[in-house]
Amino acid sequence: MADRIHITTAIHYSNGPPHLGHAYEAIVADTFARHYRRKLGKGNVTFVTGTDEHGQKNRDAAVKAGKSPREFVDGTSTLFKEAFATLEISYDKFVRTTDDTHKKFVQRMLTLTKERGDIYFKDYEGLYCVGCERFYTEKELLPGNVCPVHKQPVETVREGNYFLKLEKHRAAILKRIAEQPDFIRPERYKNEALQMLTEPLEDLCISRPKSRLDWGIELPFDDKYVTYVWYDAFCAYLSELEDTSIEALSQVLPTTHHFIGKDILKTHAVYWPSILLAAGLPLYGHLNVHGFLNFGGERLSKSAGNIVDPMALANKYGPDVLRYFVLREFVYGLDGDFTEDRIVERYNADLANGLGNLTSRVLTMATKYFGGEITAEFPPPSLQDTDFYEYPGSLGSIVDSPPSYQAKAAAFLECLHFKGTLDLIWERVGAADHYIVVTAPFTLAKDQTKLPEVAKILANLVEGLRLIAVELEPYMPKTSWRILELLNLDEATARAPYREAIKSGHRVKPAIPLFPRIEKKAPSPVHPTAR
RNA sequence: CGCGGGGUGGAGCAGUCUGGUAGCUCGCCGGGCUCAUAACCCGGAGGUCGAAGGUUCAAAUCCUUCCCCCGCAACCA
Repeated sequence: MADRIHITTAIHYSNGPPHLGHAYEAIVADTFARHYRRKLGKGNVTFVTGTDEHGQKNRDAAVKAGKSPREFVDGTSTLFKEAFATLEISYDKFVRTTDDTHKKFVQRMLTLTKERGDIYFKDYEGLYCVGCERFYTEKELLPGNVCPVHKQPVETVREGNYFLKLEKHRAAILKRIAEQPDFIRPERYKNEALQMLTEPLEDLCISRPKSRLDWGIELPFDDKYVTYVWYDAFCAYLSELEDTSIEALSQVLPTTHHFIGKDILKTHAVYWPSILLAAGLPLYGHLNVHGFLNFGGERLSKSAGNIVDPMALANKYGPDVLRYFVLREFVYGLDGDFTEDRIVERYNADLANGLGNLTSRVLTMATKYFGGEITAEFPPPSLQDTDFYEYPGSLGSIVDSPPSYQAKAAAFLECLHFKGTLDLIWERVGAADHYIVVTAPFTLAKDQTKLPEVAKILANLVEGLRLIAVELEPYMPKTSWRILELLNLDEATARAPYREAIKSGHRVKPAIPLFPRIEKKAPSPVHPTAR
């Protein structure tokens, strides 16, 4: 199997500041990346994100803001970097498509592809709206060939452009989808992609004449044109890797996981594979497609004024809370409905009352009864019915041994079922709470002779808490680390196998509230324009 | 007949591919506990899984038809 992995988010179009959807995608990809860094080692994971800075829309947005395109995209890309820093997005490379390295790579790809014969020039005649600065197909226009935006008749314009052959690659893409069932996932999107590939494809126009648009990367073989933004943007997935030789890319691509939203399925399921094949490169490994996050049942949109600022949420509740919420609440691939009330609900139920409270009660007992010291022989030789993980009967569904629990958690994550892993982890939180009630160390502690037993129970709980924290790391890195800190474990021992991290004589720290409960009072909305 | 997604206890959602006692969170009712962040544990009420028909020993799950809601409709981020 692949011993390395390359992960990307979409390269975010930078005509506006990041919103919750961008944050969601980044969080998902980051969680995935963090998991694989643990599994394969840091050096074997590359995680790329960035901003897509060329193209008409960016130029328009710049003009509107009264700035030069360059100034404008500098601003937006900074906003993205700041947001990702706040959200603990651990990317290795942040590619800006205006970077020099990137430009050179795009031009290399174009030259290579042209030499291989898949790019050609032709005159194109189409219906062009001057107001929109774009071509329309007849189907898009109102009766009488009138532009739906400007309500003006469009003109027939003849323009020469460069095209990429698509149809010749369609069969290869279909074959790949057929041979690798999880090539595009979840399955609903695979089916949709198949639908897109049932009919012959029209070639893709990959150039824009500078007379119409000059904000882009110049074609290496014709200085009167710039490169179509999408072609440009796709290349960002690879352009700033350490080694971008054909040989290296041929190794990297099959291990590549792209994370994208469902809105750009077509470009990634049809155009991008064609671009790769046309350049003589192998296809990527997986296309992971997520749904949209709606707000109060409505699609997030600028016009509706309900754009949710992820920074405000992260600052208000903490980055891990936002990460936790989107990963636990939403099923990957489906649309989700987002409201701040739901965050507060989840926060109180799972984080304050669940994980935070568990941490408190365990550490408080350890402090109160033993001054924080783990006095039990650890690992306990045979705890039998007082063992947290092997406690029989009354723990009900909690029957997994730690190795199987960890394997399951990993399996869920690897098939993008993030919610599944978190459900699993919180099952352990519940099991620990139950264990405390059943074993009642607080009662036993009143009897001096029972203290050794209390010590065992606490040792088990501390170990359980440690496993919870470790498994949580990809999802809530900061929280994981805070708990391990409280358990007084350094990075090396924190991840030791079951029962090998904590020794007799180890001291844990006194409890502090990790997630103070949020009282019912309606929190002030962080999105001022939303109702 | 454009394509796709959805309709599951009061609310929000899993489960449907690989049929086999309907599950989670919140809320509600009753009990327990006191280590803990007025938290935690146990028990309970509440659903003919949008409708109808079919396949099957067995259907939320497979098939058919219908109703309702929502996105997307192709160089659009």
